[in-house]
Amino acid sequence: MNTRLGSSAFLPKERLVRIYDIVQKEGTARVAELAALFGTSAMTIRRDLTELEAKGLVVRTQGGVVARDGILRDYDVDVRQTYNVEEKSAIAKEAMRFIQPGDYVALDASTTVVELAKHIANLRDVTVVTNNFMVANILASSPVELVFAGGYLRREAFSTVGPLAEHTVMQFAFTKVFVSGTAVDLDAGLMDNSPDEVHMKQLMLRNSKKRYLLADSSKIMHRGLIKVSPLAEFDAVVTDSRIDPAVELTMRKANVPLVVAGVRGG
Amino acid sequence: MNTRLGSSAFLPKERLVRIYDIVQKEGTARVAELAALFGTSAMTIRRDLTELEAKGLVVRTQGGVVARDGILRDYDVDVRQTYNVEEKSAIAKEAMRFIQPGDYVALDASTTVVELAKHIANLRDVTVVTNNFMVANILASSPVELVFAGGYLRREAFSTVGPLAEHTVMQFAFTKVFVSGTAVDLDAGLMDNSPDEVHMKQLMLRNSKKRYLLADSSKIMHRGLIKVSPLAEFDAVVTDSRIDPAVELTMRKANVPLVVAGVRGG
DNA sequence: CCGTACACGATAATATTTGTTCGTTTGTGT
DNA sequence: ACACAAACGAACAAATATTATCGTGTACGG
Repeated sequence: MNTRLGSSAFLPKERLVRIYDIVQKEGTARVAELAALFGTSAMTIRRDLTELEAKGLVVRTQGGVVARDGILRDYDVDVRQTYNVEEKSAIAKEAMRFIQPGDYVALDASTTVVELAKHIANLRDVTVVTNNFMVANILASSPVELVFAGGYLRREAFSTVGPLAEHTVMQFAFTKVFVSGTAVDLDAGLMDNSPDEVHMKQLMLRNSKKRYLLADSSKIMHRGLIKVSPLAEFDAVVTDSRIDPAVELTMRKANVPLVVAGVRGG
Repeated sequence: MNTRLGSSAFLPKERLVRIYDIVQKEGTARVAELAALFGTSAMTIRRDLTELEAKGLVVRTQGGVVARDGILRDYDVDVRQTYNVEEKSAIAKEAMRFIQPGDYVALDASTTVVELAKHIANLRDVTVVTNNFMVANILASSPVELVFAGGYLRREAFSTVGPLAEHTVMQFAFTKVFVSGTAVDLDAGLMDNSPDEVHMKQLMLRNSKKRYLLADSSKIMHRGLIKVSPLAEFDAVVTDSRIDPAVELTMRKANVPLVVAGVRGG
């Protein structure tokens, strides 16, 4: 074997920086691949990766590294988030077809749009404005241009509300907005229980060209405390296939632009 | 002092400029290659590189240098995060005595204030305003009233900047502000490398009754790119016990309100 | 002409980086 | 649950880089 000790084609720090680059870009990197790329032994790469991990830049795994996940620690899993995850995921997947490159997207403080954010994280050339900390967390480690609407922290939903958050939202002319809420009723429309959140949602809706409602079937035909917006205002209402067929028919007859997403991703 | 405009073919430090150009263009440069290129010994090149590094133009590594721009700058920021943790923790502990119930506290986007936030999380009846995502994360699960200054996400420091963030900060009359930066110099004061962050820090300082600088000893007597604020503006400058005694004396003579925190939990 | 200052080169001691070996840990398939 | 293979990390050895120190030559001012 050719044992070139002490010198290699790359400077030590140069290698570190380039590995970091690769991980940032690709999401992951393998020890064997990096060793081949830089023409070093696997041991050298391992030492590099250990160093990068010590600095908190990457997360070590068996065989390689992955990019460090979002900037925020894992939130206490919200109760709502554990319910109907499959449905919300299907809805998010379906809703992705409404997003195109160049869009300015507003995302509200609902748990459903968190699922949507996971998909948006893979896009490029999209700007997202949100008051949702969990969405910000997901998109912080993505190529998406992100604007966070600051304001008072509302711990119930890990979101920011109040005049400052509203001021931020009012600066933008969105092309698309995705909102959810606690209940959807044919007469009352979208409803929610937090006055602050309602105001934010309304501002987002008012400033957007296209409006999309994401509502899993468990919310439909229930009532909440405060009206957000009538269903007629939305360009699409995305729900899941567990929706009661009778309810679905009623809504279609009322000209609600319903889109039903299959729970089994399709 | 060096007034030798003699008749030699090159100015005394022509080499330095040429080396810097190469590094800027190539990203890296090796000692051996440079020695061959200029027809000098490796020793001479090393002296040149040491000089360039002292000026903050390049980063030295075994075998050569790498450029200081782009990737490496972010890399350095992240490196700082894990270095001097003990010092930063001691500084944060010491700084806690400046915070009283009822305070409106501004925290900037430095890593040092993250340590401070960990302590603040145990307080009640304190309002915190910050553009630092990591601070927001820590305080989200605390009884502290939290306002997050929204705006464009700056991924290098996990912070928000820009007009929106600035607008938020300007709404408040803080009682205390805690900031840090990349370097602290007796003449130039606090310095940083990001224009956006500098602006945020300055707004926070301007809108606060009391101002505190948190700077671990590794930052003192170094220089950065942009001036944030002279040291005379601060009500206290908290550093750690690893500060050079001579430097400490110099600063005290210059009437800098220095507070030295013991690294071993005081 | 001489002494000082300065840049440069040379050498030896020291530090850093890297590859290899080998026992241990981790992940995976049966 | 078990065995097997891949990956890992500690320890050592080898190659190179760096630092400290000294000596040389040249330019400059008196």
